[in-house]
Amino acid sequence: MSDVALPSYQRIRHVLRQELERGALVPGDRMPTERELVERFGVAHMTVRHAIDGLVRDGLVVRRRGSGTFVVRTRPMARSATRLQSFSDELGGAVVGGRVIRQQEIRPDRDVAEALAMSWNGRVVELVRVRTVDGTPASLQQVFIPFKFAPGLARDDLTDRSLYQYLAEAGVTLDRAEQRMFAVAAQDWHAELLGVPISTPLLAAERLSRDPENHPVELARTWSHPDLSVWVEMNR
Amino acid sequence: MSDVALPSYQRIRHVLRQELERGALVPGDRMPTERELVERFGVAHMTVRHAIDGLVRDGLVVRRRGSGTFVVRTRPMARSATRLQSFSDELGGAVVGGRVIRQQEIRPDRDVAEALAMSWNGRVVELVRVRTVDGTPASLQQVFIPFKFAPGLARDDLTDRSLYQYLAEAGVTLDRAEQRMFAVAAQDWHAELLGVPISTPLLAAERLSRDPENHPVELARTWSHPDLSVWVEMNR
DNA sequence: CTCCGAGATTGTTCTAGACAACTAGGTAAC
DNA sequence: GTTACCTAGTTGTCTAGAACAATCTCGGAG
Repeated sequence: MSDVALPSYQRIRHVLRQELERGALVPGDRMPTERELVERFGVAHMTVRHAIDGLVRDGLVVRRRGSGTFVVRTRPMARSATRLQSFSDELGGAVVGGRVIRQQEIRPDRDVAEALAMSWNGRVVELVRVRTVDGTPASLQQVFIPFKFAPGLARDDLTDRSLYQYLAEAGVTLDRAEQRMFAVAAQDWHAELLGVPISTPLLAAERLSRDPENHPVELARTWSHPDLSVWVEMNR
Repeated sequence: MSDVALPSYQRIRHVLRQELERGALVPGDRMPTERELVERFGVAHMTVRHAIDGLVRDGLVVRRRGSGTFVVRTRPMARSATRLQSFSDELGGAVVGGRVIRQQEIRPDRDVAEALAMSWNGRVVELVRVRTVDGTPASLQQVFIPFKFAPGLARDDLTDRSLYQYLAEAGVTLDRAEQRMFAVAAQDWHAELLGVPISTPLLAAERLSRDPENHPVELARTWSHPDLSVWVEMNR
C-alpha cells in the first residue's frame, strides 16, 4: 500500500516541507530558485510554482520577485492566544509540563469575588501551577473557579488532565474570555518559582472566562518568564 | 488614470467577484464551466483556473471535480477575531493623540530586515510615535515599513491621518498579523518619553503585519506605560 | 561616498494543448 | 427492478516553452 502516486506538485511540496522541518533551511535562508527545483525534480516550471504556492499559503516561505523565495518559518504557525486555552498548552512541539503548587478551597478576596461576580461568603477553588517547557519553569498560573462549577477540583488529581479537560468533563464549557495584559516586576514568590531575580519584568495576564450564559467561570492570572513570549494572531 | 493593465487573471477574478456580489448567481448555483470562461475571456485554461483559485481561497466558490464549480457565498466571510489595529488606537472613547518623534528613511538593521523578509541593502521607513491618552504619554510605538510600500511616508504629514489610513490610500491592505508580547525593563529613552523611571517594567509587543499575498508589510514595536493595560478578547 | 546604468538573476504571467480523475446519466444485461 | 457498463462533460494535473517585470550586483562616473 501507500504507493498512491501523489500528484507531483504535492510530492514536491511534501519534500520541501520536510526539508524545512528537518532544519536544512532556517528562517531567513533563501530557498533554491524555481529553475533549480525544476531541474532537480524534473518537472515543469508551473508545477514547481504550484508546489510552492502551498508553502506560501501556510506562511512558511515568502516570494520576492527578482530576489528569491525565502524561509519565514519552518513550522506552521502555532495558533495559540486567540484560542481559548492556556498559552502554554501549545508551544510548537516543545514538551509542556506542569506542577501543582497549591490546590485548595478558600474564601475569595475582594478582587476575585468581584471579578467572578460572586458573594464574599462564597467559596472558590484556588489552583496555582508552574508550567514548564522542556523542564524549565515558563510561567506561573493562579486560577480561581467558583466552587459550584467544580466541586471536586479542590482534591482531584490534575497531573494527567488539563484544567479545561476537567471542566469539560464536569459539564462546564467556556465560550469566550477577556484578557488584560500588563507588565509587572517579579515579587519574591514569582521570582522563586520562576527562577529569576526579584524585580525582573514579567508579562502578566488576567483572564476572565465565561460560559455561554455569560456567567464568569474562571479567573486566571498568569505570570510569564521573560524568556517566554506570547503570540497573538490577528485577522482583518 | 487607473488604466494600470491588471494581469488578466486578476481582471477575470474581479469580474467574476462582481457578478457574484451583484447577485447574478446565488449560493448553490453552478458557475460557468472553465472552458466556457476560457472562450468568454479569450485566455488560456490555466489563466481561468488561476482566477478561480482566488475565489476558492476566499471561500466564495467550491470546485467539485467532474461536476462543476458551485457558488457557496456571494460576499467574503467576515473574519474578525481580534481587530487588526494598533491596540492604542481603540481605548474606549478616551482622547487618543500622538506625536511623531522620528520619521526617516533608513537601512534596516539585521533584526528588522529579517522580520520583513527583505534584503539588508533595502530601505525602510522608520516611524517613532508617542501615543497619548488624554494628554499623558501612554505608549511608544516604533514602526518599520519597507520603503516600496510607502514611498512618501518618510516626509508626509501623519498628524491627521492614521498610519493604516495612509497605507490604505497607498493601496496597501493588511490582511493579518502575528503579535508577540513580553515584558521588558524601560531603557533610558523609553523612560524619558513615557515619563517613568528607568527599569520600570513595560509591556512590549512586536507585531508583524502581512498583506493578502503574505508579504510582510509592517513591523511595529510597542512599549506601553505600566498604568495602561492591554485588553485582548478571545473566542472559542 | 553616492549615484547611475548594464547585465544577470529571479519570480510572474500566459499560452495551447494533453491526459487523468471523477460525476451524472443513460443503456443493456441480468 | 437491479446491476454493470458505457459515455459525454467537468474539473485536476502537467508540459515545454516564452515573454515580462522587479530586483540585485557590480563597475564606472561624478
